[in-house]
Amino acid sequence: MKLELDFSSSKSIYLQIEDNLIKAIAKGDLKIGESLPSVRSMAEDIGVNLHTVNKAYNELKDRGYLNIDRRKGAVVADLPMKKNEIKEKELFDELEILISNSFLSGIQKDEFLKLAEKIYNECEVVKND
Amino acid sequence: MKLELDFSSSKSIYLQIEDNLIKAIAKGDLKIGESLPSVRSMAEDIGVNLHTVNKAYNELKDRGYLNIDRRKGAVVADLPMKKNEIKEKELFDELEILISNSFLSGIQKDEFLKLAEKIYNECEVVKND
Amino acid sequence: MKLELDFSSSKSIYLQIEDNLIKAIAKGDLKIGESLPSVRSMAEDIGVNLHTVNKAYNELKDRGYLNIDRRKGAVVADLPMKKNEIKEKELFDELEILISNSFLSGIQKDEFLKLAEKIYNECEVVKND
Amino acid sequence: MKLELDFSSSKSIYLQIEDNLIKAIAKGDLKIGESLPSVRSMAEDIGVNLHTVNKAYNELKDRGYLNIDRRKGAVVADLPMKKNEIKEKELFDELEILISNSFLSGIQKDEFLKLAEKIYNECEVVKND
DNA sequence: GTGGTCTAGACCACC
DNA sequence: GTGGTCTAGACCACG
Repeated sequence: MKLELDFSSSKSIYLQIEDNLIKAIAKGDLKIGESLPSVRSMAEDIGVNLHTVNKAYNELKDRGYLNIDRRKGAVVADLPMKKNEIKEKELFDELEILISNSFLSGIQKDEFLKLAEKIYNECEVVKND
Repeated sequence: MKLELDFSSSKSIYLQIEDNLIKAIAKGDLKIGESLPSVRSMAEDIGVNLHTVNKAYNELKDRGYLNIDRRKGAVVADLPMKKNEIKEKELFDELEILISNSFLSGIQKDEFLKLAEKIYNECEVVKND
Repeated sequence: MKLELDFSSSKSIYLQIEDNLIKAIAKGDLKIGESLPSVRSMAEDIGVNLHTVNKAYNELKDRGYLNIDRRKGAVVADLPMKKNEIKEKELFDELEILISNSFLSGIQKDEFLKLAEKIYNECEVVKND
Repeated sequence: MKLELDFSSSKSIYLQIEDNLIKAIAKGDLKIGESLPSVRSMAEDIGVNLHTVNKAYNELKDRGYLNIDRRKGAVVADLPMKKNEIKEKELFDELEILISNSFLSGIQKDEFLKLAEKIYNECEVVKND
């Protein structure tokens, strides 16, 4: 587990941990059923307090991405991949803001769409896992 | 100016105001040179503190989206649309996270791309403005 | 806000706080839109750390019972009262265990049902609020 | 003995085992005098540690539901069914919380009472055993 | 050794 | 003033 963290970012550390893990799960770097490092070991690994890691794990559990198994610690959940109207709305709102910013930053539509497709393709590998 | 604000969101109010304004500029609902409501009137309008609106306006000024004019107040700037490597990297990182989340939420690639294109097309109208 | 807490209970404090608040909401002692004490003041009030109260508030927020409003602090949410299959299943499982225990403790069916009805009636008052 | 266990539940395994056994006793699936599987075989069966099963058996013994017999192992006790004020208070407190949650989850009184009666009826069969 | 809970004390962003 | 985040250190229940 290599995580990319930016301690000087305005984004909180536990959210960065979540983002890293979500990307890893989506890309298949973390497979369903795979165990994550214990909160303590990951905390030591990345040099933060264990509560910070714990918060990230627990939020991911609440979102259905992890199970906290009493015997094996945190493991990647069998993903529901079921659509959720509310979640979908939130994501689309985010996308709208992201695109508005991209557009105003001079990023062309084609460039954006091509990149989005590329990222999505990297995800799709996981489904066959 | 109709703003969508969610006071129980974890996103801060001033950032929500910025998001709203950026979307409006990108979509052309706010045209270049157009004046925004005064800080005071907008604050009253949406029921928030003066400082909150002020902070949003100032951040948008710093990002080059608004000019603060002594007489006309805040007006939409002549947008540079010039590419910024750092900004671009940030946006792409955000996109990666957004897509990972979308993928894990069961949103299909085609659906995502189609929506992204639709949103982008709504933006492109402005360029001819 | 008077809370009944048992510090020697095996049930964790933050869960006891949640239970107290849920009962208060269900009974209408806390009305929709009503503000709760700040985490700090409640923590001081009941003599626990603010993080303990914070955890309770946040869990109730996640469960949809509270909104954390940036301006007003924690307020009782407009309750959805919408049925949730999963939640319902959990509650019924709990009921099954509770009744099994009651039965084996010699509590008669009629006694149990009468009490349940009485408790439920106290809740129903809220709906007309 | 088929047990329903959820290893990613926040409820500890030994308590889940107890719950399962109590339900089985209350429903008459386990009859008075009947032997339970040995600690070892049950542990193997459900894939948990010996100590875990042992703890559940011992707690049930302490609560008067099981007798630990040197030769026959754990057998279902001749149930006292005598009322215990303290226990009764605890159960009623639990019921109050359960009903508050049910009510706020949109479960109607009649639905709840009907289900409670149904569960209780399934228990009453045992009394004639 | 694992996560869960609680305390104490600190700083920060926001309103 | 509010909640949000992070640290540090402690104890406990569980498996």
